[in-house]
Amino acid sequence: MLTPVAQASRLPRKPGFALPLRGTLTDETTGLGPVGIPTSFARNTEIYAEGEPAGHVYKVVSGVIRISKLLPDGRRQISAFHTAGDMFGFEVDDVHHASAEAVVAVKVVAYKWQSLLAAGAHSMSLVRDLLNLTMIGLRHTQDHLLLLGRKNALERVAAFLIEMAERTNAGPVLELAMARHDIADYLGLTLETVSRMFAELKELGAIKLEGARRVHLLDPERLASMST
Amino acid sequence: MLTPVAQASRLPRKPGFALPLRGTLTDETTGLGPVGIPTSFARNTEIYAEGEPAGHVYKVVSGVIRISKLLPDGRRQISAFHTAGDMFGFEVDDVHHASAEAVVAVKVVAYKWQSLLAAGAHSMSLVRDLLNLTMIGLRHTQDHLLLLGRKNALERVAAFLIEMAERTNAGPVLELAMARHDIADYLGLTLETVSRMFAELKELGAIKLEGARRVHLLDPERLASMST
DNA sequence: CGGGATATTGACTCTTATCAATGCCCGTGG
DNA sequence: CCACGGGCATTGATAAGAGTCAATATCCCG
Repeated sequence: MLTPVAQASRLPRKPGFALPLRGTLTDETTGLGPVGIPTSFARNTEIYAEGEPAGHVYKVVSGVIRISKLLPDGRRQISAFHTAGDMFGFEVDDVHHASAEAVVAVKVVAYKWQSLLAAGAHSMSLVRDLLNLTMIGLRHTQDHLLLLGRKNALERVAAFLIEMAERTNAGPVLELAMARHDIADYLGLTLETVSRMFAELKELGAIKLEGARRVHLLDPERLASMST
Repeated sequence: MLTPVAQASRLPRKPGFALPLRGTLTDETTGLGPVGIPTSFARNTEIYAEGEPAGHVYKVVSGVIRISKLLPDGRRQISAFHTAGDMFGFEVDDVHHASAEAVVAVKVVAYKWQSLLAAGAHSMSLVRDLLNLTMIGLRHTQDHLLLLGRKNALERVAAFLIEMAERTNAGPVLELAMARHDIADYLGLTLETVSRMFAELKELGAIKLEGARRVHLLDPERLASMST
């Protein structure tokens, strides 16, 4: 597990913190001053596990992480992927109720939750930021409920591609950081079905694949309309 | 839609506000003084709709409400049911991204969001409460993701009964406020499948039905274990 | 260049959805 | 108080979508 924060060291100022309310917690707004050395995690390693005591929240500096929950028999549901600027690890009580793992090599900065709250005592805006971040997470999760509860396989995969494209608001070429298995566990499908839906989208001329991970969105409009 | 708050009138002090962090916002903690006359809504009427401007949050005084989202073709996903003491209607921006409707006749109290935040400026604990309520909602929603993404029909229905039993922490007899259709839209199933799973749980000796709405939980332990 | 992990594709199964018929409450009015 | 009617719920037969199992194929990565 991640060792607590503390050291003096400035995390490198990154561009791309401008997305609405993502990454609001800068060194300045926390009032915490230096927040700690970014910690690195290798691909597929655990940042924290379900059931573990929770004392920190984290901000992704680089890479991609996944938040997931397991059933006793191993069935897994990924509730979110987080990328640079995103914060994760918020918990009501002192226990993590989901686990966080690195999808690819990542760097994250840890904030002591108690310190944030203490800092919040002097800074209304900090607590407001935490509230906003949590509400954004809630909205995303509720949208995902609709996907899992009511959308078919093709719609789910189309929605996934749109979501990933939006978050890396780059051009029409999308680099997927995660394997089919992770996509499947995010969308509540099997990896075979995900693969078939990619094939179908290709058939339909909505996407083009260049290897398994590079996806050209040939017709984002149509893709969006398919994600109903 | 609901008309804004304001009037002098004390809402009746109800017992049962003791559940951890449900209904933390009392007249006292808000510092708002009298918060308004509870507003009534008849069964199946709308409290607010998806897309509508959001300016209030609500606390259920009595009855049950459902939060839902619709796809253009009418498919519906219910993300939560709320009962006495629960708060709902939190939004990041100024638009409701889901709708709220009365499942049975309900009374709710509306709080102006801006007033809460203004009051929060003097009361750290109020904002903390809002944060906690939101995090609790987030946790519930993530648990529900696991259900929708990875559990089979029988597990979903068993989990539903357990959830409902826990929240009305009464004895072994459960009064369901909602119709099969609502249960189905909460669990991501059809009403027929829900009905069949009730039948199967009956077969298995886990429950007994007395009419469609009254459920005896004959073996809550087993039911819980079936909800994996 | 080789090999292991990852992905695709195929054949078949199984769960749940769909369509349809019947049954059961419960409230209303005669 | 009883009968009727309409919404709900149950049950059945069948279909469809996604899962499972299995056999390649492809892609990285060393």
